[in-house]
Amino acid sequence: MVGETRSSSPIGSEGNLMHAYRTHNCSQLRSEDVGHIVRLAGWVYRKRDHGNLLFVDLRDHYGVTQVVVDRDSEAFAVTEGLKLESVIRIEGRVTSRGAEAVNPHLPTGEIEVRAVAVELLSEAAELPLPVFGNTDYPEDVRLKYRFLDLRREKLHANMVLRSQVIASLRRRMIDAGFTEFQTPILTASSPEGARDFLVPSRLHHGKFYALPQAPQMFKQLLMVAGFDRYFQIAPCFRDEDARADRSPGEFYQLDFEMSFVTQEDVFAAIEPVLYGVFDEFSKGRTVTPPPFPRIAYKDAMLRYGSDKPDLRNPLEIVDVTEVFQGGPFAVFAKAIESGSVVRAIPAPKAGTMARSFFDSTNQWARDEGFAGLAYINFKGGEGGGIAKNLGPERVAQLVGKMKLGPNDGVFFACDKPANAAKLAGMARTRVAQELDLIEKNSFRFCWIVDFPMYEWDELEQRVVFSHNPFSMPQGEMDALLHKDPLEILAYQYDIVCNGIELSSGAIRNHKPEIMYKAFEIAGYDQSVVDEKFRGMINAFKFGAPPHGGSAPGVDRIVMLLADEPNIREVILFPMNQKAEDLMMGAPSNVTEKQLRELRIAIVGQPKP
RNA sequence: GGGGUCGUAGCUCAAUUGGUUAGAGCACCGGACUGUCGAUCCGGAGGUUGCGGGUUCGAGACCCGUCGACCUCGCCA
Repeated sequence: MVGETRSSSPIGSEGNLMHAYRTHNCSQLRSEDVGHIVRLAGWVYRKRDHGNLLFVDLRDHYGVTQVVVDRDSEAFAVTEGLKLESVIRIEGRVTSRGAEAVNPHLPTGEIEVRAVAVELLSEAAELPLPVFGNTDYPEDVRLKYRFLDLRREKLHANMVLRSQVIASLRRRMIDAGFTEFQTPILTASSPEGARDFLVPSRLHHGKFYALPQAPQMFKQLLMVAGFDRYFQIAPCFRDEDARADRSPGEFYQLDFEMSFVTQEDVFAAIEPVLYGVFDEFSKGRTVTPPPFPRIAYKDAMLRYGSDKPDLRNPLEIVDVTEVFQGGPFAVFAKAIESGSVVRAIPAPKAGTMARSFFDSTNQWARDEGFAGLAYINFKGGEGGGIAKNLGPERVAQLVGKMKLGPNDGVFFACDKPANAAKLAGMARTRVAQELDLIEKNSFRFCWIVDFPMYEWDELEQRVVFSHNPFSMPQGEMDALLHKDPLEILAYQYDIVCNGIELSSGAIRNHKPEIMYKAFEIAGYDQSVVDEKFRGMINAFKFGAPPHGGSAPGVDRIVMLLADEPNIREVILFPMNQKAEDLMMGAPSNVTEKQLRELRIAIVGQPKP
């Protein structure tokens, strides 16, 4: 078990005892080594005490080797007193295990080392967190003793996987002609997007640096500087609240940008990289081969009720507004008159399931804050639920439109378009989970394309950028001048895998006059653009190539490959949900002297 | 900031649903055992049931408050 996921040894196998701590690592010895005197070092993983015979499972990064000490050995006394997770060095002879004593679960299971000397290098206190076994432990204990947690098999393997994935991404990007550059960490705050992490300036009273939310403007400047294809495993910082798939504070992206490209060129460049790295670490899971399906944002919202659809889920939502429009089912017919739509979620072969399945799904929708989910359950072609209210003609129309089988079920979400899509999307996921329809052991990629450039902000009652303000609007200046802003699409795209948004990207707006116009529509005048995006807008006045790129999230890629539901499982030293590092004690107070130098005063009474 | 779940030994969990002295496994300490690999067997120590208040003859359980963790909404161009 241990050792299989870990890389092989860097240590020579000559068996000489020149090295102070070890001649071999703990995953290295085999039957061929029987008879050699060896030296090993590592942690006491398990100890089995038979009174006159002791077994120690000695563990290091590479694996586990069984060490045996019997009563006659001078090493017996010290070994007997060893505590778990203490660090020891042992010296002894490699011996063959008897046929009945071979451990087939261990790469080193055919041998063991009979210790003649055991030295305690570092004693371990009683553990707050057992290293052996696969039990789950509370997050706060795990984070506080992260170094112990990282010794554990699963987490240790995850971090090795992470390193291998990053190495693979780097190699594939370089092979594809990209050049890696480092962009600044201390930079300027930007008005759009997430909340910035600010860093006070000592030399400039009252001014602040910001940590980059992404190297967005720098990578575009690299294109203006003529580097053609850039990438970076880029640290990004956003002061937003955490989620299971969103680390608070900081995360990494495979940030890349390309010159003289269309949207399709960007897709063609990154698809083989993502396919390649997912295939490399798939462990038998299937991966969507390039080209990945392209789905327009509008279609995604209609068919999947989400702009990050999980294509492992075979269910598709159908708009059935016309089936209900002006019909006898008054609740829906009335709602449609005032602008609602009806979206139907099929539940294949669920018609014969207990009524509780339908009722509990309806109750779930209500608990989620929606009006509820109406349903029809077909049994041998006979419709229950709201079928009677709807009448046979319209039911037949529905069956035809959705190609429903004689024992299928179907749910209906009726609401204003945005809410109906959201509920239908959530119901699609829930129904597929309940019916166990979600494909296993696969990575299903797609592109979501044609995002709207702008959207209407109800709260502020104005047009705002819906995603990235630096995207090129489809139709360029002509569209900005002549179309309804809410109808304008952008050359903007997301990569989605198994319902997880891996990245967003865009063909950028590289023309100053279009940039000014685009910002004007969102309510920023030229001076704001000049001030806030000075570096970039200025550069665009001196010959900017058409360019575009994207930035897949590295943590999320590793999460998918490691099959971990929580992003902290693939990060070495993550912060907790409140953005605290429990091990290092961050954030922390600073000295008065530090604050004085920065001319910063703490206002109000901070919590102790 | 809102909502949800949870909080019992160092760790994982239990406590017949309000009833005697809060139990078990792992870890720890002591003892037995020469072939285990989650070793086994015997014994020991370990608890302000997160904290504060309330209801009750009686609270780990019920109520109120509070603290903390996680999940989630808002937020994340």
